[in-house]
Parts: sequence; C-alpha cells; structure tokens
Amino acid sequence: MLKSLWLFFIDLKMFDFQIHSECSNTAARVGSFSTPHGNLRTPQFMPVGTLGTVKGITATQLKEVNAQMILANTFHLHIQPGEEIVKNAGGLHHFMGWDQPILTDSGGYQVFSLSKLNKIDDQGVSFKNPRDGRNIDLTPEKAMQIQMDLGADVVMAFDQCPPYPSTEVEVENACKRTHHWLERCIKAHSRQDQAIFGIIQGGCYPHLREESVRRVLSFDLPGVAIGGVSVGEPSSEIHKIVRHLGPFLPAKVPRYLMGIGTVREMAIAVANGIDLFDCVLPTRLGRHGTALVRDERWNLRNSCFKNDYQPLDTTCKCEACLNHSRAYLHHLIRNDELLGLTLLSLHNLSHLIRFSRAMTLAIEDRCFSEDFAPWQKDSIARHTW
RNA sequence: GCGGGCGUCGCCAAGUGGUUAAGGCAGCGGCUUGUGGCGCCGCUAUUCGGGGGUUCGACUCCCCUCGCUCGCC
Repeated sequence: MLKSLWLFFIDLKMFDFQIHSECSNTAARVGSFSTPHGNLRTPQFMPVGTLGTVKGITATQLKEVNAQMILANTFHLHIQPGEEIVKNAGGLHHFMGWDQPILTDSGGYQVFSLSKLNKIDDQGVSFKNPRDGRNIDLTPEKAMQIQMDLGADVVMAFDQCPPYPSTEVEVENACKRTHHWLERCIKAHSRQDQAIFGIIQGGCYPHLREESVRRVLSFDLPGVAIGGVSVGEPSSEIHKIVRHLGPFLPAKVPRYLMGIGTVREMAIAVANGIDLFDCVLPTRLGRHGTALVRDERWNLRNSCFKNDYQPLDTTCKCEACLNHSRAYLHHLIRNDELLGLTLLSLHNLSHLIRFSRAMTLAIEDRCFSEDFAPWQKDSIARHTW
C-alpha cells in the first residue's frame, strides 16, 4: 500500500501534465509535460533522431532552434549499435550527448515499413534484419526491454501499424493485436522513471478508431498517441481522424499525433487538442534540398536561387537564415556539400518549432482559430508568426 | 607532303541503308508526413561537323570541304 502510494507520488512528480491555457472556440491548448530530463512545452514538434542523432545536426544546434524533446527509434538502435552498447554508455542521453527529454518509438512502424517480414502472429513479429539478413524476433516484452535499456523519458507501446489502404478486417485485426500487445507492454514495463504511451490504431475506419481509443484509454496511461496515420493516406483522412478522435481524448494527458509534420496538419491537429508531433519531413526535405518557408516548399536546387543573395527567410533566426544567403545554400546543395543538408535541415526544424511556439502564443493571446494560418494576411494569428 | 582513324545534345556514348536517333552525366522542374544522406517521376537533338551526290529511303554508301588524331617522310 505504502509502496504503491510512493510510486504514485513519483509518477505524478515525474510525468505531470498541466494545462496552462485553452482556446475558447477550439480544443487547442497550451500545456507543459514534466519528465526526468526537464519540462516539455506543448504544443511541440519533436525532431526525429532515429539512430540517436538528428541527421547532420548537433545537440548544440538542436538547442539553438529550441528543440525540447527528440524522438529516437527502438528498431534502428536495436539493430545498431544494439541496446547493450547504449545501456553501458549510461543510457541514450549520455550516449548521444542530449540532456533534454527523449521519446523512443517502439519500432512497430519500422517492422512493417522497412523490413521483410517473415511472420506475424499474436506472439510478436519475426523479420529479417535489413542490414545483414539475420532473423530478429520482436515481441511486446522485447520492445519494452529494449526501450528500458535505451532509457528514454517516454516509451511507446509496441503496435501493429497497418498500411494504407487496408481492408476493414485487416485494420480490425491490427487493432485487436495492438490492444493485446499494449496490455503486455504495460506488464513488461517496469521503469518508474519512464512514461509509457499507448497507441490508438483503426486506420480510416471511424468506428474502429472509437473502439481503439476506448481500449487504449482504459489503461489510464500518462500519455496517448494517435498512430497509423501518415502511412500513405490523403491528408484529408488525417484531418478526419484527428477531428473524430479529438473529443474522445482525455484532457489530463499529452496527446501525441505520430508522424505528422506539415504546418497545415499541425494547425488542424492542435485545433483538435493535439499536443505533440514528430516527423521526418523537415530533415528529409532538408537533405533533399528543400526549405520550408511560410507554407511553401522551396527547392534550393532551383536555378532561380543562383543569384539570390537574400537570407532564406528574413523572419527566421536560425543559423542558416542568420548567416547565409539563398545563393550560398543553392551552391552548397548543388554541389552535394554536407553543410547544405545540415543548414536546410536546421532551418526546417527551426521553422516547425517556431510554428509550435506561434501556436502557443496564439492560444495564450486568444487568437487561435480552427484555421490557424498565420502566413495568410487576413489571419488573426499573423502577429505571432 | 603521303597514308590510316574519328567527327551523333554542354560532356561521354549506342546506332554501319528502312517507319518517331538508345543510354549515362550535366541541365530544367516535380515528389518526399512514427527517416536508408536511399530514392522515385517528368522534360531536355525534327537531327547526326559543313556542302553536294547515289537511292523509293542515308547518321549509315560516294565525292568535295573543314576540324581533331595516329603513323611515316
């Protein structure tokens, strides 16, 4: 009794989510989520650092663009260097030199998207390591053990993420499996200094989403995520899912929309009560030579930037915009210079994090609306962006 | 000076008589949403150094010419 009380106390202290401000006419809210490695202000965008590094970006640079939490990936870190190495290094924070919050994805998505699956059943999945072809078994228990060894602040339940399109029966089966696995994940997870988030599945089928959210919420976890989006469906489907699920999500915990990272999707999600995002898009676009400017994408390879000596985005204070011209970035990208990839990735991260901050300010200033589009001249939220 | 070889897109390069002249690089654009710096998709030579000729038909054969290149004197 005493012990459970004490654990409850620790739980509260380590993972307290507080709402600071709410929008009057939407579900948008400003909050903070405490973790053993510091507080996370929400709404917030998390850079993705699959292998324990946001590709091409240093921890110092991440802090300069005000990144607060990053996502690392169980699947990739398990394959290389292996959780033992990370554990022996003192955990992922020490290993990668990042002293702020970290979330680890369970690897469920990668198992289904990246590897050649051999077998999937209620027990778990068996797949070929895409690196060396060796067989790897992953179960909810194993995924939890790996994540406990990695030592992130937030760990994700091991889920089955069905592709798009999938039949109703396929999605329903994936949901059932995800719910059973969630129960096993919770049983297997024993680190009190880590929060575990459950994942809602259900594809584009509203009644399956509803059933999933009910099942996941029944475990009363410190956070909840909407999974199974950004798997190839049109963005209008993402909007529908977010709008449909919003009213079902509990107010007291952070709500995380997995894999989303465009300003439009983020704005609509925040309007429906989402607090957290992660996405590979800003860094992947950066590596492919594309910069996010306002709500546009600029391909810096394009010859129109050859003689353009203006900063990329005059409203941005990132290293790329502060110190360099479009012409220089164009030159770097054209010549496959690593620095170009770094600078554009950095700018794109800065852009989405700045956008998170703009939404926060707009909610606090009570000028957030369903269609939060501060890049538009007639937007009431324009002054925050 | 004599003899041989070669000239096809900015670069490399298929094609040696038959309908719309491969491909690669470069160039011009596009795609990218719980990450392989991976990659994918369009567009880019009405014309084969130039000029004549043979032929129903010529990048392909013949002649002249220009340019490059190798060998011999």
